[in-house]
Amino acid sequence: MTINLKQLSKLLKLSPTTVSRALADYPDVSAKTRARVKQMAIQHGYQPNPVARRLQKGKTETIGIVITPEQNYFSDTFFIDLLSGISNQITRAGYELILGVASDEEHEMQSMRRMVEGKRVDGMILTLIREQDPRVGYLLDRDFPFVLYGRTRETRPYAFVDMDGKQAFEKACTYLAGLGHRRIALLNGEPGFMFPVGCREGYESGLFLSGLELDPDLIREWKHKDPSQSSYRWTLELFKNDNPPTAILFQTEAVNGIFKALDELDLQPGKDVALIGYDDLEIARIHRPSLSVLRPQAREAGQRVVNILLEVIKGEDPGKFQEIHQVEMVIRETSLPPS
Amino acid sequence: MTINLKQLSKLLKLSPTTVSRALADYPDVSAKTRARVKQMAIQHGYQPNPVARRLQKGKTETIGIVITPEQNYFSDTFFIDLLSGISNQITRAGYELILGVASDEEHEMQSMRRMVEGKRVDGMILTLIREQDPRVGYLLDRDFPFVLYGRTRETRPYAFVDMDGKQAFEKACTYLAGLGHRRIALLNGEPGFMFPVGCREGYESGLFLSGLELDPDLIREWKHKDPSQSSYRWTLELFKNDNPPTAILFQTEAVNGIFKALDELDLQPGKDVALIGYDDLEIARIHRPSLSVLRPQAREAGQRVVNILLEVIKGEDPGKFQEIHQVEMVIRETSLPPS
DNA sequence: CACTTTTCCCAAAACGTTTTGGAAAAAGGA
DNA sequence: TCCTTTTTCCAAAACGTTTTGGGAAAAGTG
Repeated sequence: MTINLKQLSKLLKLSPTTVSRALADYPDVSAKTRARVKQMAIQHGYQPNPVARRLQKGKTETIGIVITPEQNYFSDTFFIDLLSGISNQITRAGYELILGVASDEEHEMQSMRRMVEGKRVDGMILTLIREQDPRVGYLLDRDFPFVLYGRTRETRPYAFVDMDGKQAFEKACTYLAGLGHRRIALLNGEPGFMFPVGCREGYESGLFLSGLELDPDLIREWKHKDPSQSSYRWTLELFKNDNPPTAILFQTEAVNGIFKALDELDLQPGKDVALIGYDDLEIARIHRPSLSVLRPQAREAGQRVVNILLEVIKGEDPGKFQEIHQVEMVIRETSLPPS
Repeated sequence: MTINLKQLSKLLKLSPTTVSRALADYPDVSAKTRARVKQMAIQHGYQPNPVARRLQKGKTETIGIVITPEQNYFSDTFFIDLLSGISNQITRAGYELILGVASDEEHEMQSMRRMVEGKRVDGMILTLIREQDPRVGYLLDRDFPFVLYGRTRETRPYAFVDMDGKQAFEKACTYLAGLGHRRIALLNGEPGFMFPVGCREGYESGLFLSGLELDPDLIREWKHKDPSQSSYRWTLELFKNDNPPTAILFQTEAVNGIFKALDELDLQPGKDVALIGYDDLEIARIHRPSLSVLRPQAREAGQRVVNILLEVIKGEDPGKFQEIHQVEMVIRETSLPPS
């Protein structure tokens, strides 16, 4: 069951060296013995002990990620798709994914340091990036391989995969304007994080391209810790406006609060107020009317993050890997012209 | 930064042996040198290379878990609490948690086999257990350490931590009966999995204790792949009954569909139909009226799972560790007497 | 003082790989 | 045939720990 290299080589009457090299397809072992070795290896279910290999190679063949459930980000199916893409690609490369779960920013850093300074990983994947993110500086300072899912404000070059939130919100905004909407609100993510920045840029650019004025009263921000509650309150607030919005752009995460507020205001989603959410969560598809959304391809992004990280670990220049992925718009039932 | 044992021992003018033993608090090193060693170790930020340690110790100091997002289980904040408890306890023990993400049952098994047969972990944690679960047989057959969160139909002894779903549903059922409800429905989880079994037992026992008849028409099962949609349909179905229920017991995961169906039927949750859900998700607290729930202590359970697994890895008899945790009932606004 | 016990330390082996640096055997070239 | 090149294999070292099995010095005992 748990045969090792020495035993296998004894069985084959070969040296461990040759067996190792045969399995690794080195050219200095004859085709015949290579075949014989491989056959025997399969027959006995030999798999090199990863721990021994790691010690010799000086690599952990492991990459780390830290999640912070408190941020209410983890329960997002979007994140799970991302994680799924990450995990599969890591497995394909023969690597391992180790997971840290941190309750807050401090523990997040602590968990990461344990991985990095404890030589437990070859590289880190960072998500839910803040505008000023100490993790990025930390990793850059010690020249440790990492890839961001997202971006941050940092002048030194680093590798990232990001969604084009700007372009997405611009698209959604011009689409709504094209339908005739003139009062388009933005219920944006929490300041401090990076992703709402792009959303806002796209929103503003969309307004501009459509010849609409920016009205600060139509912009509000919900809280990560409590998306439903805060979006509920802010939606009510938006409609206290003398000249209320006829459409709202937002992150789908906040949809429950919006629906609830609209319900209380006796406004029908889609009919009285057009809605486009960012992220295609289950609720978006299930709800009647179904929610029009901007749909990031999270799985693909996850796979790219891993492939890039593996390159960076190999020694490639991180600055070469800066990808911004397009976001698809899915028109469903909540994006009609104003009534 | 990345000093190793040999370098540290050279600095101290001691042998690596002594340094290693000093750091591990062996009694055969004098208090004075021990202190000196520790001080120097801290000063230079020495941490033993975990890979080398693992090779020597013959242990990976790693435990594995495989999640299947398709089961729509992962997005549950309950599961995240569980994972959080697991992760923290693992870290405390100096172990690592490696994560597999599998798209279906087959990949789930495949991912686990990679960890076990590839000698990548010392033990496995299993969740979302099925009545007949091939994973359990597999691990028992090769005597590999594991702990279930949940239970399965298996006669050989194994370690598990489970929630007392039976007692919870019994409690909820008798509570509702005590309020005067006579027609209590059960919208249960998907057959094949183990947790709905306990829920049903508790439901039946609760009815019996309250002197109520079991009516098969009041029992329905939603699907994992699509909790909202299926629970929506089954709720509508329940109320086509000549003698419809005045209360529903269910897993909170299915709440969206239920709320939607009740809304369509012009029934007010809490007022016209009493509701008690199993699991305290965000939506349960946020919703108005807020949802009465049965609340499993997922974090604590996760910690216990890890502690037990560490014992089993040490060689303790798994049969000794079979824990059933009580579930708390939280009465909020949806559990009133029938109107 | 001579002997035993205790205290404190260490050299060497081991964990299971991969890599380095040959070396023997076979093949090719004159 | 003899020399060179190619092919095929391997012994030994290395990765960084921990454990094994002492051994020397110090302390206790009579």
